Amino acid sequence: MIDESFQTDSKLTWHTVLRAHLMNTEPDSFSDSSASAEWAVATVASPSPTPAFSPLYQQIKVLILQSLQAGEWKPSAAIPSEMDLAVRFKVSQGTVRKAIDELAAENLLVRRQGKGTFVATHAEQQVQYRFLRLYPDSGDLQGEGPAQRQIIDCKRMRATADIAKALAIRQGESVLQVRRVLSFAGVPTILEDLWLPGAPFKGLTAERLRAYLGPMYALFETEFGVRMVRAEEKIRAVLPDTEQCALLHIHAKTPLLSVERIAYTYNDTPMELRRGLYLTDTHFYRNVLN
Amino acid sequence: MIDESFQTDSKLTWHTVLRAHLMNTEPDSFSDSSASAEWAVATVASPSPTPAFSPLYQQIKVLILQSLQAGEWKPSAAIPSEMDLAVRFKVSQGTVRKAIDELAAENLLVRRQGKGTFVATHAEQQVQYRFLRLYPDSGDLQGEGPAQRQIIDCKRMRATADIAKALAIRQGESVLQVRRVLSFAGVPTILEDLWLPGAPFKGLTAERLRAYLGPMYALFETEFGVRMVRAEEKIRAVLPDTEQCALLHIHAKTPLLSVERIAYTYNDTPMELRRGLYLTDTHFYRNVLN
DNA sequence: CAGTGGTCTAGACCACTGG
DNA sequence: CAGTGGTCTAGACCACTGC
Repeated sequence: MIDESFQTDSKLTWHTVLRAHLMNTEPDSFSDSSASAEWAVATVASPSPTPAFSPLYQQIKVLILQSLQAGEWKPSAAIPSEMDLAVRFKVSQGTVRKAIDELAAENLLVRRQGKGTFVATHAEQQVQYRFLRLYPDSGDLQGEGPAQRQIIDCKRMRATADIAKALAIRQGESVLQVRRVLSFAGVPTILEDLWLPGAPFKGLTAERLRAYLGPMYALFETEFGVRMVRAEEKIRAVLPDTEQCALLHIHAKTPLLSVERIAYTYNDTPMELRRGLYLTDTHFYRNVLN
Repeated sequence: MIDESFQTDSKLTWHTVLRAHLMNTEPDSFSDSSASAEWAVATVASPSPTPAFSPLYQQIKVLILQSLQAGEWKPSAAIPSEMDLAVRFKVSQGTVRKAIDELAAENLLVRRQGKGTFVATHAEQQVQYRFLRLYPDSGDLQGEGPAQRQIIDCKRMRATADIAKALAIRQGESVLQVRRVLSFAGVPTILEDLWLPGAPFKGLTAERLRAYLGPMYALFETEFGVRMVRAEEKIRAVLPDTEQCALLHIHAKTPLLSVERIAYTYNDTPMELRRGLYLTDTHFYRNVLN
């Protein structure tokens, strides 16, 4: 009997958000029979085909993620201490710790011993461009200095089929297109077009892009509340067309790296499609494989 | 006094391989004064400028790494259970666990719940080529079928300056050069040259390469005891020369991805330099950014 | 069923930061 | 010095595998 009640409670772990597990908990925390009844209803109401046991720390992780997404803690600000969160979620510090560990591994949070845990941000970062994998042959990132940015264009348009697919929106919906050139030591090196869904980026203009110092993703964060969290790139070798030749000051026989990036916010929601052309005669794209 | 002895012992943590920390340990484990004297000598003998406190689980990690490197546990074999290792290293299971966690995150070990922890291998892996980031446009990895491999050449030569530098050997030392072509669905897609240090790969011939089914890195593992653990790639866009055109069945205006890879074994020792040319009209190089 | 990895807790102490 | 994250332990129980 007792064993069976254990079973029942245990199975509820992944239904009720928290505290439906037993472990070293006193039995009296389950003395409220009405609560038990409620859970039973919930269980019947959602007959998951695959129970898919989810450990407590994963549930905590989701809760923290929701707070991040809801803007409860702003980028670069500190989140509550592990102890505070443990009290808030009614779990042990170790469980909160494991949840935060994973979020830190995904670069959503940054831990600083003795100081606290902070919301990661594209601004105030040591590396100017977190997602840019292009490095100078010299290897001297500093000696090259910061990139010169030139906004060529910023206009509203309707999503073509491929853009709509990449951004998970409907074809014909309004999107923003930006074209710019990045130069290193005065040499035009990157030409990129990027497309943003119109709604979240309402009010973005070439002027605001030009006025903003720092990475574009930092502007997205501070001005539009959109945090890019992850990205995927497809890379090819291509030859430029005449317009691209003019913008990059190269001739038509110069092979270029074509880098198509889709950047995602929370919940794997795509929020940017970027198509870049990289000149690789003095730079290279670097990747590490584990 | 007591406080000071604590200090002393604590500082030794990173000198003595294990058990120099206190925590919940009984004081009697330090009753052997001769051992203490030995430690003191060790401390004087190696006056590290930066003490660089190293936690226990990092030391365990190094020990496990050494066992892997020494071949105590072969690829695809199970290592001892967490409890066994905890007893062996005289630490708690949790500490062993954290060490293994990191090694698993680095793809050196593979955990399988209910079965054990296993030494990672390039053979018997779901993905044929662990370090290859080229995918077909169709996205259908299976539909494409396995790659056809054609060994063009396998010869001994002397390391040029750049090859020597990449392999961390001296210029003029003996290296093995292999050239091969990979085809997908009958279409030549990858042309690669690779250079291996002569000593560890003594006896490698074109015949053995041709005879071996499965990834080349798996052959390196089973036949030469060299396990590639990590790699770095530098990617550029280039145009082929006439010889490359012939081997890949393309014309001279076809831009190609130039992928230079250095693969490392344990201890960040480079063991392979590979220069590949990828045809990207029906395939793309994929990268994920976090 | 025993053995393995996986989760969770509670409590102690260490290392680091800043007032 | 208090507060934060980081390490370590001991012990309990859960989920999964295979005999």
